[in-house]
Amino acid sequence: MNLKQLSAKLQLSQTTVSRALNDYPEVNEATRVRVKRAASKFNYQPNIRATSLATGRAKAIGHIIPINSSEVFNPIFAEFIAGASQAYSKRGYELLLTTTESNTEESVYRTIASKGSVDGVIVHAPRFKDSRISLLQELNLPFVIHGRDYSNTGDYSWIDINNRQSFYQATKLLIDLGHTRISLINGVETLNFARRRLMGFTKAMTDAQLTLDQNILFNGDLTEANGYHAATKALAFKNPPTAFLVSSYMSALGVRRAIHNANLQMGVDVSVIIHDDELSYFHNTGDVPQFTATRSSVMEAGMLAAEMLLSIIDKPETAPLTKLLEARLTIGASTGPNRSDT
Amino acid sequence: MNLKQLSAKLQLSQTTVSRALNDYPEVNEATRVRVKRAASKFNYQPNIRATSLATGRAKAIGHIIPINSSEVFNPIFAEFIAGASQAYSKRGYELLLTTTESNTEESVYRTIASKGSVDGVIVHAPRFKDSRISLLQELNLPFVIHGRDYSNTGDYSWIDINNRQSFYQATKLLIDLGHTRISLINGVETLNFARRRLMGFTKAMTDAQLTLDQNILFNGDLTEANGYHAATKALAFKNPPTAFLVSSYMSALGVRRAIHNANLQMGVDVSVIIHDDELSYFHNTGDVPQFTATRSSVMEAGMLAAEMLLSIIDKPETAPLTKLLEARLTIGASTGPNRSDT
DNA sequence: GAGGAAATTTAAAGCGCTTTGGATGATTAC
DNA sequence: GTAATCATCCAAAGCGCTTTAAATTTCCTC
Repeated sequence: MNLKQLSAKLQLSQTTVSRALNDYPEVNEATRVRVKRAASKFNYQPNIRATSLATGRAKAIGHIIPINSSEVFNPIFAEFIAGASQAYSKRGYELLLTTTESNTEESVYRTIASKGSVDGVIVHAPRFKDSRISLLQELNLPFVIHGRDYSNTGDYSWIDINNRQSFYQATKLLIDLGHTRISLINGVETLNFARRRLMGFTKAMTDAQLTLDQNILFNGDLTEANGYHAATKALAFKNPPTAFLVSSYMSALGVRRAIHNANLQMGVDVSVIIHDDELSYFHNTGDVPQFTATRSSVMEAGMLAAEMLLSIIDKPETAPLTKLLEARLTIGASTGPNRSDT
Repeated sequence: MNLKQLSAKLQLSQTTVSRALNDYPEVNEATRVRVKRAASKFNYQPNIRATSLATGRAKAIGHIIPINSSEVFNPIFAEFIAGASQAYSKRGYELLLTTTESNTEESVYRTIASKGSVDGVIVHAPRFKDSRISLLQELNLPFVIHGRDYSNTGDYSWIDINNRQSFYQATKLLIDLGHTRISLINGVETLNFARRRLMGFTKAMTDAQLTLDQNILFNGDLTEANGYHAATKALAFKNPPTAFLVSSYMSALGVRRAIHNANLQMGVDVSVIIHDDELSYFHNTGDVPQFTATRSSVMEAGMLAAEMLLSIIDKPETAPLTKLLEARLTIGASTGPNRSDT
């Protein structure tokens, strides 16, 4: 059923039917009711391709997921996208998902822009100095970044958590518990969030006049395996850390495994604080959660990011919008006072 | 830059330019070269909405992800989709992602069909008796199911792993190792894969004349937390299981936690076999992998499913296509002979 | 070198929608 | 009673592409 057929059935022009359905004022209320009733009776849905061709708006948002050979598909992206998706459906937008390897990234953005398949994009996993920002500005495609560029605080919209502050607080808690040798198991170092977390960590350490030991600072994809390897290596030192600060629940599961393998008890012999993105499959819940954590729902961030982007598309003059989310520090079972002799 | 402008620049008709770009035969080779060169020079990309309006093909595939209040976003879906996405980009298709709660599911499918936003869909997480199959047949929308309907083996395309066989083999291995009390930690029972795995498990048990204890058969979302709770409960029985068969790596991490908490050693006191979807964030690798597992890459399944669907769209007469993937049983460190007295 | 076939190109219609620029009555104002 | 105003409705153009039908050019053949 298309517009033409529907309007034939109603003995009305396409114009009137279209206007009735889109709530334009210049149509009699009685006919509007009649039209809407017929539309739902015949389950008429305007063809979105035709609509978007006529209006020039794609009614779709693009998410371009970077995929390295190593980091394949981060569950954190997935959850963020699930959040965004809900915001889109509410507003009648579609979500276009593209994966890309880093070497083809720029051309993917260019293609998407010139094909006109989306009205805007969400940028995932911003790097230290991210060329995508200027690219998108050049392409004149509205966007919101999940995270920020580290070097460029300029004119663009973003949503981010306060990584620095969270990791500062978490580190300070560990220090207050008497820990002095703290291992940081962080994300890939080129990523912006990892830099900011390192900054918060470093600040707390130097504030307390503790020195950093590069040997127990780790960077890598936030997988279980990487967490395990890093923690195993750290614990094997003659002077092992008494505490770990871990950038994700997933790598923390690997850290937990390493601690158990070393015949140590988490929360007693070794303390652990994680950043908890509140992934639905790895949620750190319970009266006393397993891990002490800085928490922030990445799904909610996805929803907010989507809403921001849609509002920018509606009213470009309001851009840039920014939003900084604070993580909540929650005490769980994985932290305790330093019991080592040192 | 659009077709009109491009053809004006080339002093050719839109027809010829369009044909040149789409490799139609009725255009002089020299002009084709000239056109293509100009197209790439001006970075011309046909507007996909216009193209699809003209051709009647959306050049997009829909993935509709069911989201319960409990199960939010399964990393397995994510990885499957990442695989599919690669197949789509190769063929110039877009991937449309929609999330839906189960109560609005049917209307989401209907809407997608009548809006004409996609040429086909992939159906995720088929249930025991899944109404989506007949719905999609009625809507005349090509589809491929990741999994199968349990009750309906009829006329539709699917790709699935041999769940029954895998779990039969895994169970048999445990039995051969002397285990008689085996706990099954499975997915949500309405889902087809969980049924089939249960069947394989049951067959191996009854073949060996062992009785099933309903108290140590668990169903639920395949989260870490659920794995932990199930295993903790099972191990608390007066007569605890000596082995676990676990439907995912993620819940197995919870099982591992429960085993440690009970002061038992995995692979020595308690054996564990998992099904490993080879998720990139939770890959069970190494010379001797942590877990003994039945393995099958869900990302590869996504890629294959996508290719199947595209081929069905190209040549509808070849449907239905089906593909059964065998999982590989790999011995890891989590299994050993039964050492209990029973 | 004329006739016909083959190769190459083009004009124009059409995909399903929105939107501009009228039309057509009905209503109001004087 | 006529002009001006409103409320409704409609015909037709246009979004950017593909494709049909037709025109033009080139190439053979004898």
